[in-house]
Amino acid sequence: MGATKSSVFSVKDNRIAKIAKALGHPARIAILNLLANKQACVCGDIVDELPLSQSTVSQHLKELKEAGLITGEIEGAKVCYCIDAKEWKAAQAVLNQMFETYKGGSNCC
Amino acid sequence: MGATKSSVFSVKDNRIAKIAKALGHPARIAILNLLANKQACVCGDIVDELPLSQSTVSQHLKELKEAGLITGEIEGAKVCYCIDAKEWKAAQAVLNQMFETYKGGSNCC
DNA sequence: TTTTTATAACGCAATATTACGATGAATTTT
DNA sequence: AAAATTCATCGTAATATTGCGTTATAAAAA
Repeated sequence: MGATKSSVFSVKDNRIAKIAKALGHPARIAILNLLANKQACVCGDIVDELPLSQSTVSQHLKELKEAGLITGEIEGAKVCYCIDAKEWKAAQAVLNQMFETYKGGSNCC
Repeated sequence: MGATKSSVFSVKDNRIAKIAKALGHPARIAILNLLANKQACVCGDIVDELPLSQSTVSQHLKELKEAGLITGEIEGAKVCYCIDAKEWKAAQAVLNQMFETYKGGSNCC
């Protein structure tokens, strides 16, 4: 095997996992930090800021885009990446909701 | 390659990524839901609840444990898994902090 | 038009992950 | 003590991810 049995879990669990997975690499966290803090939503500047090759950065951007967390708009020869505000908040909400299902009761061990 | 260049990123980014990575699989989300909702903090019951083999579930539990999100106490022949309340809240806080660095300004595209 | 710049896409190599059956160690149960 | 339970670990197979060099494409600059 090696492939995740997605179909066996709930849509919600898959959604949460998908978002978390996209956040599960330090390079992508670094990229999101740049996009979040930067006044501009850079693009190739990201490559300059990170110690990774252009192709590697491009791939991480692709994954963030596929997870819906960012968007990329073509501007001439450049591409402008931005955090997708709507999806960003939705992701935060979904994760928080997950965390909140645990009402730290001492119902345990 | 194939190995993540962890040393190249900040401790914080690595920490966020580690937590997110642990949450990046639907089976682990399902397990956490069980632990969060369940009155008891089950163990082998998890295997009964999920359509995965015992060894696979055991491995997911191991990863959640390594990420610090849960603890496992041996109780005779059984093992009792629980959400680690402290780490759980810390994880939530770290992720929220990450999300909050983006002040949805329309500084973009 | 040629050249430069900016990105995406392709393909490869190294690792990592997912999943499972089988085995093993500890613990109850009989 | 023998058998059954409970769980971790090992080994293996399939697939995914990470990272990079290289190539392809498109726009801007010369």
